[in-house]
Amino acid sequence: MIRGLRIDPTSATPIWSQIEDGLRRLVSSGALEAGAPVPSVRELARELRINPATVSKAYRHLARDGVLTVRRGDGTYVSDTPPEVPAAQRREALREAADAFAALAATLGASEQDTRRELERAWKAQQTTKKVTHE
Amino acid sequence: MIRGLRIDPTSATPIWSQIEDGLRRLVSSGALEAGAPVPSVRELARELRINPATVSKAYRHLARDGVLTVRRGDGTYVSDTPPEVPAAQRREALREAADAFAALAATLGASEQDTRRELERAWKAQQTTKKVTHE
DNA sequence: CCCACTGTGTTACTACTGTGATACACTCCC
DNA sequence: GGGAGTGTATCACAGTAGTAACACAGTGGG
Repeated sequence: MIRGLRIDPTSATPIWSQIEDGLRRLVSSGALEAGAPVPSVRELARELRINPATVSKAYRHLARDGVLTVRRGDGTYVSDTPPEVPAAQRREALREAADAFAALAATLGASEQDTRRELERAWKAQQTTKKVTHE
Repeated sequence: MIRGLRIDPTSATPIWSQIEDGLRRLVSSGALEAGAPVPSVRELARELRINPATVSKAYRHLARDGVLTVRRGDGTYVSDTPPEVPAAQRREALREAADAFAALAATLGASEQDTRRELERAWKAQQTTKKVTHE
């Protein structure tokens, strides 16, 4: 249902944290517009094969940060005015992600050329999935 | 002391897991040679402002996987023959990392050019840090 | 020689957190 | 008002990490 939200249940990172990160990205990227409904805790829980309470925890975290608006008994929605991430902070996030990716690639023994090529492939693959909006 | 091992105590990812990942990379990248001693649990714990038992847990995990050799009462060392990761698996890991990086960059609103440039910068920065081996 | 000392990793014990199953509370709509 | 949807609280169990005490290996002074 919700596109671009991938969870790794084997990861040591808590599931609720993965959900929080993923949803935060979807909102800040505009994939989820202001006021748009997000999946119900049960629906997302069923889709990800996890527990509703776990999804609820992620939603509560995001609500506390003003990203989502939880209406008990009704549903959960993207806030009307989701907090903007400052450009400097986004730049920093990109920087850190690039550092991490480069470090990983290097330890995997990949050359700079390999790494760059892999990034290009990933970028293209992403563009194509963007157009396919159904599951 | 040990270079290139960064821990984020605020991350939801368990500390022992962060240590494990970091050390695994340092070994597979050659930054820590076979047979080389790694910091004692107390030393690394003090350095990272965490608990010796937490470091011990990471060491035990790595010992179970043949990356480290623990000699109780003596110390912990990189295995004489650290396990090699199959090429196919490394390629898959690189692929997944590239996907994740591209996805993050896109949601941050970065252009492909920005992303590529950031990767180049990160790659260069990494090469330089490699030469600085002291604390 | 041997035993205390110092360094090593490890094991309870504890408090807290993550996750699942279940039951509860709220809102909408017919 | 009842039913079907929503989010949430409660309980149980496993995992994380801190504190403190434990067990092992090497070393040096008696």
